[in-house]
Amino acid sequence: MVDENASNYTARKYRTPDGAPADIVIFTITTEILNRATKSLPKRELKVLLIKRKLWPYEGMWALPGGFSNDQESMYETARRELEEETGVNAVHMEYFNVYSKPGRDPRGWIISHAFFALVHEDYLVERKASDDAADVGLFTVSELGSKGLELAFDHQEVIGDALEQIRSKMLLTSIAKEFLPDEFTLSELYQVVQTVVPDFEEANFIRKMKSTQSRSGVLEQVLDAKGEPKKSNEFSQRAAQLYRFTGVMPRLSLYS
Amino acid sequence: MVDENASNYTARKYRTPDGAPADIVIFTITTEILNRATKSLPKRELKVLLIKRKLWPYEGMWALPGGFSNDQESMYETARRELEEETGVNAVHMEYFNVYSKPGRDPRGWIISHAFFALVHEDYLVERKASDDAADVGLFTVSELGSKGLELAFDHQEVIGDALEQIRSKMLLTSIAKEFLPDEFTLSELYQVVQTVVPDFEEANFIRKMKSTQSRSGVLEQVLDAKGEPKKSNEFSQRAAQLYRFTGVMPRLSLYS
DNA sequence: TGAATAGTGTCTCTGAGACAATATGCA
DNA sequence: TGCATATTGTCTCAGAGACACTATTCA
Repeated sequence: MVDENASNYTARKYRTPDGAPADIVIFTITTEILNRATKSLPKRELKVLLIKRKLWPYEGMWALPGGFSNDQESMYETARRELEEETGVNAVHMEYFNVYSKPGRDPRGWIISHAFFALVHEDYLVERKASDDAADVGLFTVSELGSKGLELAFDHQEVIGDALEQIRSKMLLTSIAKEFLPDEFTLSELYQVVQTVVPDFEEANFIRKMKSTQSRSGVLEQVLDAKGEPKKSNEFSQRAAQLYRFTGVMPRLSLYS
Repeated sequence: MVDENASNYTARKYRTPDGAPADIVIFTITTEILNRATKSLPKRELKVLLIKRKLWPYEGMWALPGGFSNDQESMYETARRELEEETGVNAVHMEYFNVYSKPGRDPRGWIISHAFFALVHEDYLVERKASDDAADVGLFTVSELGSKGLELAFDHQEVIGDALEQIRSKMLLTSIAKEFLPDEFTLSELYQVVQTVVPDFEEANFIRKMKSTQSRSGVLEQVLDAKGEPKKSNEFSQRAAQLYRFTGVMPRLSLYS
């Protein structure tokens, strides 16, 4: 209650919240090179970063990273700050997606939590894991965290479930797949990333469909090398595969067209 | 700070928020019957309900309806309560979409606002307008509220802009069009509603495309009458038009399929 | 040679897109 | 009769879907 014009303002005598934190669901995709007879695509898994709580409440349990907002920053800035503290990186994709405010959700009092999700390349998290208190940081697969899995602090199980729903939807409707890929990638890599996030996504003629530029309205483009020739990679295969990149063009999908 | 297990918990000595309100962007589509030579489609306009503030701050200015949450309810329940107070109805579509927390956004202090949008059929709002303090309730077209239009209290201009973006996206990706339509409607009505919300949506062969049930995967279905014959309406036209309804089926749209 | 990925060939059928033409029924 | 909406006819061409087939490279 700061403003000078507030002179006539009758202060509310109601209870006010005890805190407004931001919690962050940090997703990453781990890639594990397989030792096969010939070069092959890596094994990919979608994981969530959790930290082990050191304090009451839920001491010793796994929880989402997060922290309280202060009156000098927006909730988005709070989340950015916490994300940077946790991962050391700032320039990653992060979005707000929901608020959690059910009475009793936090034993410390009336605490309204604002949930974000972030998409981080695994390279950034490797450093974090290697730092001092590595035992208190964990990467968990989505299946480990399902309804029958590990029990989490607060309502964080629900939060992660909602976050998953969000990124599954966005994976198919936007180009967030690029957050998990290098700038240039093969269509098999892209297909693998989409399937890692949305397991029941299947598309028999995926490569062919993505190549027919006419229909895809230019979401992807072929990468050319310095000589203007199509640039290829044989990182994951014997036969070299064409490299692609996202153009930034986003078609407007619609039920009605 | 209520819980008994809090015995060891060191109370935070930081400032806490001064309030957590829910604000609601109530959209409706007004329909105006035109007096043409023959029966014709009505004129439709997308409007937002605002109320004139009676108290400091921003006294006398137009603002979104809303109010403070208390510690006995979730933010969603707060919004439902406010929506019912404002419109008298409860069973309408309402969704949470964003949080507004920029420092200084409210002269009363540190106040974090949670924004919802609701889609209400105009019939419900007619009653509200006809009630006692009608002068303090207004329906404004989206263009009146653009960046050059009426100045609103708080950051409500920005909130409405974000809400618009949301419902434009959802209008094309989900079946929220049904919130503005009767249970049974003609394809021209549907097309008009979509265009009212998303002005640059155009689809030359709209009717034909919607009829080809094979591709639309059954989002819509023809309404049949008691005898099993296709049910038609001539409310807006000389030649009777087939009635349709939403089935509830929602195809999964994707960039990659 | 076989493993593992990266494609192409070929076929059928549906739908998109454009636009003209016709249907309906009432003021 | 002409208006205003609703619908069908008629093209052509692109893409979807299925599945078999070929290409590439290396251990």
